[in-house]
Amino acid sequence: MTRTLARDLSKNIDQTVTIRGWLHKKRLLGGLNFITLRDRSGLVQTLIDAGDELEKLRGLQIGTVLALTGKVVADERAPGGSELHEVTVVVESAVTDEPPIEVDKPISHKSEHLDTLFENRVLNIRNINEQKIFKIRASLTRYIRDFLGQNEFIEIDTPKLLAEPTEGGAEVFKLDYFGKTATLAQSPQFYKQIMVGAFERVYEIGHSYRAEPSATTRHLTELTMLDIEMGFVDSHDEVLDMVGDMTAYTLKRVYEEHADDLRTLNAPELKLSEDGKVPRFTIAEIHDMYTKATKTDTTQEKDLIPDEERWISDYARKQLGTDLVYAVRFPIEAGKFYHKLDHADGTVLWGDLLFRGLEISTVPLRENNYEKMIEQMKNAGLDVEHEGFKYYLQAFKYGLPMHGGCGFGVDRLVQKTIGLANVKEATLFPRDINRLTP
RNA sequence: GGGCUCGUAGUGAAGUGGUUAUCACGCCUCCCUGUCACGGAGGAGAUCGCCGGUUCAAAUCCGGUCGAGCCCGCCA
Repeated sequence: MTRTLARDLSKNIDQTVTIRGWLHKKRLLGGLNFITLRDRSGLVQTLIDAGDELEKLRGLQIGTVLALTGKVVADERAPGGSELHEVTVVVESAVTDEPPIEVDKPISHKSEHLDTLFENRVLNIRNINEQKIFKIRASLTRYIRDFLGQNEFIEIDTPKLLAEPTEGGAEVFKLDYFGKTATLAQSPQFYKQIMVGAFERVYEIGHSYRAEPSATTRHLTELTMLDIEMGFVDSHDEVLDMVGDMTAYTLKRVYEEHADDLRTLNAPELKLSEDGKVPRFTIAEIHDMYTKATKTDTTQEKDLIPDEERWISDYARKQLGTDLVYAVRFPIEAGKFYHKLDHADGTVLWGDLLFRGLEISTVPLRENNYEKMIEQMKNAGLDVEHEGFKYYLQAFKYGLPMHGGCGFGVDRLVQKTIGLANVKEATLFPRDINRLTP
């Protein structure tokens, strides 16, 4: 008999159907017994009288894989308005050991319980509420791909095993590679810029690896990055607009599609500005505003401190009615050799996209002129003859248009969309400074 | 890397020097024909993270160690 899914039960009233799934809940009342089965589409309640069919379940634990064949009966007392009667039970995969956690109840996400959460991830991901997080995550990346595809961006995949670190910034992982030392990519930075020389507009959703010893609620050692690069741009604003539009589009669509799930997960209400644009403040402006408001002097900082990120986001939500805000024009000493610098202004054309108090994306404009690149690399104390720059610089030497893009933290986007306290909660199997399993 | 906090049945908690370490959920046995956090009766399950010290006596106080969490730094 063909399989019927839980969500289709009501379409088969008075028919005999077979549902297959996991034993989710037993409520044994004596002569009358309720068995709840879970499949990928939801739950089905089945009614089993005391007798041989019920005895088949004796000693079997939650999680047992069952096929239940029976007659669909409409009954307003049943959850969803219908249930299965006169059931024949087939045990497809028996579970006899008691599971370490209770799958049918909400799983604690309190910070002091996160270790238990991840230690039991294999089972708690069977919890229906827990699954909502990752269905929302899947939709976020689906709508990102949707937006970028509509705007003629080509999806690429670049290597994560690299010869040696050249980009600078984050610490990299090193590993043995047939007797040589290889490193894990901290970002697709060089490759996506190279690919501008071919496709103009490219993006990648992939893993990046950071060996920073950061123990915070916003850091992972293995993270999922959305990297975008766009050629033939005329201004930094054009890149900021594109990334802002993409983020607003994605959030709007996900809030429509997952309205119920987001409500049950206690996600904040989505606020975006009327014109769809993301407001911009310079780093200097934010330092001034924050220093005046809190009496904590941050005017000498080159980057925003975490509390400033939260403060300006709070300001944008309350005063401007938007969950998204840009912090732009970092001091020139914060820039890297591949950034477009504005020497007249003493700033680098680089913006941070903040979402509900957290930096979710960096959005810089790149230097595309070969001679200026060489000059900026020398100013940064880099060896332009280094083997690690050879292929990267070829792209510039043989013609790159002005371009810009972003490195966008997908895990952080998921975290803040739902309102999770820790980025790890938005990750199936998080990797941090002391977790490599499961 | 620095600071602070926390480790008690499978899970979540109570217990701040004194008999046999308490409760809820889960698990096992029995009763129960409309449950949906079902209800009722009974039962099993913990060398109180580990090592050492103080004390007549330590889950409780002290030191160390291991593990976890949060903030800061680094970083994105």
